[in-house]
Order: sequence, then structure tokens, then C-alpha cells
Amino acid sequence: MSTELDVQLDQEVARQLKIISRGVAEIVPKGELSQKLRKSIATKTPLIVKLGVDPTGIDLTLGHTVVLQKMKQFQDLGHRVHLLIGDFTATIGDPSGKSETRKQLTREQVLENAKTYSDQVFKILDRSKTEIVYNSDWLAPFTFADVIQLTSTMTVARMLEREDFHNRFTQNLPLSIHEFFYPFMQGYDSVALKADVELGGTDQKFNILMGRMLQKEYGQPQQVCVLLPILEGLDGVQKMSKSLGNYIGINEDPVNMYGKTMSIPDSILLRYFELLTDLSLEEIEELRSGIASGSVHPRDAKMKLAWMLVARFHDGDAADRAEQHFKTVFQKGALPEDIPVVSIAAEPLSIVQLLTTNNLATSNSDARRLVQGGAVKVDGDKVDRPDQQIVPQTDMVVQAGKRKFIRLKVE
RNA sequence: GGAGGGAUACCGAAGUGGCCAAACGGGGCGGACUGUAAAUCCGCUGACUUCGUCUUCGAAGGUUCGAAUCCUUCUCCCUCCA
Repeated sequence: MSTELDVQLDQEVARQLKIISRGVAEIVPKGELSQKLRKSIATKTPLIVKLGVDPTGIDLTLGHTVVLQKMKQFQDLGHRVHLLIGDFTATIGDPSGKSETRKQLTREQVLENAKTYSDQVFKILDRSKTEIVYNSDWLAPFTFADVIQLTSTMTVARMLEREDFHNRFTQNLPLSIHEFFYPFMQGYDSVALKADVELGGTDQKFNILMGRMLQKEYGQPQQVCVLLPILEGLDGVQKMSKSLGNYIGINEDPVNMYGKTMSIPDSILLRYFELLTDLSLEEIEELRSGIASGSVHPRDAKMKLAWMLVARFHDGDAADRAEQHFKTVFQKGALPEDIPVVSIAAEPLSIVQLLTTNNLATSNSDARRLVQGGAVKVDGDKVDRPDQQIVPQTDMVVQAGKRKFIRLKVE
């Protein structure tokens, strides 16, 4: 109990707290985390950190990585990290952040998704230090009596405090009873895991607080909520999500990842640096002031971001190639290096058929529109009549818009 | 259980017998421009054998020369009452 030890302890708590706090939107309640950390360090008992995921989709997006990254930091600090696959909950459909009821999934879909999900997660998390748990383990055996006991702790009025429930209720949108159970289940997950910390996006606040409430109800110490900001998607306004199509997937090829990054509005550029890269806060501040003063070109900053992201999810070489591709195709308007080659018969055909049969257009009408809109080029020459006949030749390059190219190969 | 309101294209939302392949906004896609696949401006946005034809307005029937618009039944959603 010497003072020197206390000082060391204080320093360690401060160190961990600083790492944990970077980029987070909110820690609820604030003071409790440092107490938990102090106790954990003093007794050499790692904290139990929980992250619940909903195995509803296939591709992880950069949006998901924000919270996974935080999870990784806890891992690196030596805490016990539990990745909770909501296999049971996914069959209910969580309404969080949604304006309408989500579809319920079948068990097969959920298990399938869970597998692809965990495969991707380990691009970020350390597999050997991650415990994967499924909430069907404890939720599936629940009896109706258990459910009644669990739900008797809440009132309808309090459930309706949750923003999306409230909005849907007041806007006369459908709100099913079963959706009310979601927060209970997620909350009970924390009881089952005896979680010390639960991570999530700010849209998860209600559900995570529910965990606190239920833990108290079940006589456990209460978990701390660490809430991370919701990453805006490519449009710069709405949450990055698969359903909105404004996302960058972590499995995307380098060229697309780079290009999509370049398409984000300048307004969220720095936010991406802060939430998605390990660039220090000082360096980010330098970029900010550089852009403000005009000494740093926003485009160059964005190219740096795009490079860093590709390098992180692929590697430096891939990032270099993606950057090169971007420069040739978009900055200089030249042809890309690797155009897909398509085999074709030597018969003449109309430009419309050529576009449609090779998926450069979704339908003949679409192809027609592209031609009329001036988007179509054959060997660099604009084609402006839909009935224009083309005689395919090997190495002929057909372009529809700025991003779609094919190179023909006559058979 | 009773009374009433609603369902329109990717989304939101007009249209209430022919002028509706359906206003307008968003999104998407193209073009121009640029500092980038930012911003801004312009165009397009059901399909096809495209100066014409065919299939769309919750589903199925019906009335009519003609229906997204009227009638019947059904499905789903919302409100109020119980």
C-alpha cells in the first residue's frame, strides 16, 4: 500500500483511459470506467468487454470497424474480449436506428452470416484473444415464465423513451410487440456474460443501458457503456450502411476502396481520419489547420486517407497500385491498366446490344440512354447513335461512363 | 369486436374516369466543369424489335368505348372507441 505503487497505478489507469477515450462519443457513466480499470489493474483481473453483433448481413463495412477497432484496443490492453453473436436475437430483428421493422431471419441464414461475419472480424481483432459466444446458448432455453420475470422490470412508457420506438409510435408507423423484447435480450446478454464494459454505436445507448439495469436487477455490478460515433457513409450525411448503399466494405478490392474513399465529401474527411486510421490526433490537427489555411490540398489529404485505408485492409503495394489507377483513369482520363477482356463473335452488332450483352448497361433502354447521354465510347470515339453498328475487333475498348470498360477479344 | 383513414415507380410524395409511363423532391446513372468518383450546373431515370408497341399505381374480380382514379371481395398498415 505504498504511495509509490499508488502513483504507478494512477499512471496506468490514466494511460488506459486515454487510449480507450480516443474517438469515443460517450462513456456512461463517466467515472465508473476509471474505477473499474483501477480495480482491474490492482487485482490483475482483466475486464470483461462485450460487443454484440447482429449477424444480419454479409459484408462488414468501415462503419463496423470503428467499434471493432476500440475492441482491439481493449484486447491490446489485456482485457478479456467477448464477441457476442446475436444468433438468437437476429431471428427477432432489431429496430435500432431503423425507421421500420427489420425482417426476421431464419436460423440457417443467421448461422451462415455469423460465420462470414467472424471471418471478417479477425481482419481487425486478434483471433487468439477473442472469445466468441452465441446468445442462443442462454436465450433459447428461456421459458415463458423467465420472459415474464425479465420484462416485468420495465414499463411501456420507458420503452417508448427509446428514440426510434418513440418516433415510430408517434408517427403511426408499425411497431410490433416482439421488437420490445430485443433490448431485454441484449440486456440479458450482459447479465449472462457478467460484462464490465459493453461497446456499441451511439444508437445502441438504450440497449446497452438496459444491460446496466438488468445487471442491477440480477444483483451484479453494472457494466459501463462505451459508445462510439456512427460513421457517416459516402454521402457524408447518413449512417454508413449496406442497405443505404453508401458504404465501403472491408473486403472490397483496392481500386474500389480507393475510389470510394475519394468520393466522400470534403466535409467528413477529417472525421474519417480520426475514426478509421491510427494517425495521431496531433497529425490530424495539422491536416485540419493545413486545409483551413490552404497549405494542404483537400484532394491530397483525401488521397492520403484512401491510401491508408487500402494499405490497412490490403497492403502498401495494393494501395500504391490503386492510387496509380486512380491517377490514370480519373485524373488524366486515360484507360485503366487492367480492363476485363470479353470474348465475342466477329459478327457486327448494334452498340446497344454490345452494351447490354456485356453488362455495361442493365437493359436495352438503359444502353440507349447511355448512348444518347454521350457516355459511350468505342476506342475513344464517342458513339451517339443507338443503332450504330459495331464490328468487333480484338483489343477494341468499349467504355460506358467513366468507370466501366471492357476490351473485346474476337473468337 | 365497432367506426373511420390509408396502400402510387428505388424512397418520400402528388394525382380521385381520358391531356398518366404517372407532377415534385431525394437517391441513382450520365454529361459539362473542376481540385477528386468533392462542390456546382445540365440531362436521363418501366420494358421492347423506340418516331411505335407492351406491362405497371397492395391482390383478385367487375363497371366503362376508356380506370392509378368508380364498385365488390381479399391482404396489410394506421387512428379512435371497447
